[in-house]
Amino acid sequence: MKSFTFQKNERLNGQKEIERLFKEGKSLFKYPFKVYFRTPNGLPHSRILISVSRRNFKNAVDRNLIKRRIREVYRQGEFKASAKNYDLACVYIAKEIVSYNFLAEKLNSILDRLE
RNA sequence: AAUUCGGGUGACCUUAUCGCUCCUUCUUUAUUUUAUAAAUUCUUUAUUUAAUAAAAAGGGAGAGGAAAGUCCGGGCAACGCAGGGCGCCACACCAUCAGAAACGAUGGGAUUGCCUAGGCAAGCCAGACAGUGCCACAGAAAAUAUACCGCCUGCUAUUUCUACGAAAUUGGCAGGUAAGGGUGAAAAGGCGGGGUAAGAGCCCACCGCUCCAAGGGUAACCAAGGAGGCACGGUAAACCUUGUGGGUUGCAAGACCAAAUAAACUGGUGUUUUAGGGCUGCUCGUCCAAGCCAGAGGGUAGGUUGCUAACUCCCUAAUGUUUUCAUUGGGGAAGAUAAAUGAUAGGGGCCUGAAAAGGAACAGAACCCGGCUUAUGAUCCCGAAUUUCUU
Repeated sequence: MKSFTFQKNERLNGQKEIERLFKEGKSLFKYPFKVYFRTPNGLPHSRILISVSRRNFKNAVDRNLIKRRIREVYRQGEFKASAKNYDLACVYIAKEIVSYNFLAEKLNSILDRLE
């Protein structure tokens, strides 16, 4: 049974964890994302962090919309269901808001390359 | 009627699927705990009480009028504080109203700007005879005025003539002059007349200015009228002076719990095998002590709390009352933390359009409340301007 939940422990938080990911992790770039990843993270599941730069989107409303869409794509995607233990940081690079379907296609193709 | 501008109003509804945060009900599990009973011997088991955590299921709630800017004020918190002085910061026309308070609201006055000339708009509206400073460039001169050009007078040189004199041209020297030119943001009251060698408030009229002031107004302030020939540049967002007010820092405040690690501390150990050193050359003893074990304290990561209460708002009932409004009772109003309040797909209303189709602003709580400022599509209301039509 596939689970679409997105619990608190599936989010990456804590200053040390994040610093370690950006310092030691590898990165992949594919428009409109830059993904940092690190494995294994010592947990039975993956964790993710979503970042949208304030430089590109001045209004908090726009940043919230993009973060919510990315989160939905991740939540419903195949990657989360597969029992991998990656730490991910998904940084949104583009300077305009793109549709949900476009986001879904791109993000899933990136996550496929991780395997 | 249309368009534009200004002010207010306003802040779409709904279905399905999958999710997030908080609260709550119930069930199960785990841990701790209360009581009882039994076995056994000082623990175990069973039932039971309560608490906490996790999981499953059901129910409920879940962004704004500005949540924004962080410009004011207050609550709250920590630190500081006998009293006084200096300094620093903020504010500065008047009245009324509301308020816990403030730079709030309404109306008025003065100033400045604009034009249809009696309205509209604006805000760094205490003081420039308390003092010190500054005023670029240009210009002769920028504040105890000043003479570049010009104007006028005298002397002198020169020229001409009707020749011991007169007139004129061009120079020089001495003096008068702020009318005119030119510079500038600003040139020492303006403009007209008289006057004068030429000029000058030197004199006069009008305007302005200064002083006095009937009277009006709660007040700011306005002001009939009178007097004075006139002394007075700007800058206080330069320092400064006067008056009033102000402790400092903000929830990343503060309180509590508390891994790992390092150093210091306390206790033990420190041996017939286990460092090393002092008393002492050796042995014993004793003291110090590396190391090891345990502990306590402060406290980092992390977590809990502060935290959603009310001087607020909405709904509702009762009483008083002229609708308004006031008082009291009841109910309701997010609480996240690398930060939830959503994503996707459809349907319906609204606007544009013949239809197809397209459009819907500004914008996301971060301790709370009040005010201010700024942003804002459609609808509706009010006001102003312009254009067109009708009468």
